[in-house]
Amino acid sequence: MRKPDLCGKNNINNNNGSNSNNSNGTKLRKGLWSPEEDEKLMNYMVRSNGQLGCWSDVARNAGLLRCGKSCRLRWINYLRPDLKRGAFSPQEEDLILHLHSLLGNRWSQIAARLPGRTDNEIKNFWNSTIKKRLKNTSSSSPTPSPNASDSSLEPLDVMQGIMAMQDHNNMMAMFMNTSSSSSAARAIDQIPMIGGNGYFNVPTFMPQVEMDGDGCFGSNGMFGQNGEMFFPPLESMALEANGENKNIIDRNNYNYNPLNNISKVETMEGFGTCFQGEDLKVGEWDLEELMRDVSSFPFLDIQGDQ
DNA sequence: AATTGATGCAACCGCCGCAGA
DNA sequence: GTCTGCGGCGGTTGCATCAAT
Repeated sequence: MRKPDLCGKNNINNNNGSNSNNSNGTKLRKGLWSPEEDEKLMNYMVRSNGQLGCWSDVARNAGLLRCGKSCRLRWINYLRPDLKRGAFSPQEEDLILHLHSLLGNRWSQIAARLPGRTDNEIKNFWNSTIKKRLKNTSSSSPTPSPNASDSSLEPLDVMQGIMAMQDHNNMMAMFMNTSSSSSAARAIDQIPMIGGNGYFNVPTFMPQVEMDGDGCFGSNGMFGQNGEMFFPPLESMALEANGENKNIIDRNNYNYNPLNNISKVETMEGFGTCFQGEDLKVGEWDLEELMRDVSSFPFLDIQGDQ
């Protein structure tokens, strides 16, 4: 027996202002979250220790009169312990610009490269600060961007001094010649992320692993025995410690799984070999080309100890 | 002090893809 | 094969705050 979709279009009562009904006929709250609701959700997430079930269950079990979707959003965008607060650093701004020139409005993919930042946060930042700034500075450049969905903007022009046009065009050509699910798209997933200190680095919780014949972790990345570069899954990288964060939840006892984006640190054991999987190899297209471009950022030290 | 416009941010909406019944 | 629940995503909206007048 399926549960009704309380948040989506199937919920006929979800458009009546500030409340909608759940399957029990009780009103579901909408709008801003109260501190009490935040506390309930946070407490439940801590108590559940990763055994959450679906978000609808989270809402119900936490005693919240919210739909699961709302709980998920609140957790991801506000309550998540690894969130970074405060203004974007210049390095982060540059990286957002760069990634947006590559990915367009794929905010979630951009956010995946900025630990502690959410897609919503980056989207808002782009739509307010950067968009406005670009409009003020790009009036002299008519060249359209091949990837940016907002035609009123000119990311490529903004990227002057950040990336070489030729390299960028080469990369875009590679993009245009591949399907969305192609290796190129996967390769974009391998773009290194900026660390909390503004440099690409290995998460602080990641154990130092000696070269074991299959690969190793360097201080600036991970390299296979043949020099391939590997990067950890995004959800793992997102746990990178941020010195500014005074987390409520002890990272060592908390989960970061596909459901709640937190997985036990213990799952990082054996990291040295688990990144040898086919899914993470990007050698079939010109990774070197891509990385040369990305590494043009002065704050992205991804050269490693090759 | 009151009003108005701009801005930033949190949250919602609608759509899509996936997986299970 | 179809239907439905669910998670995820990008676009959009609504509201609180702030600055200018």
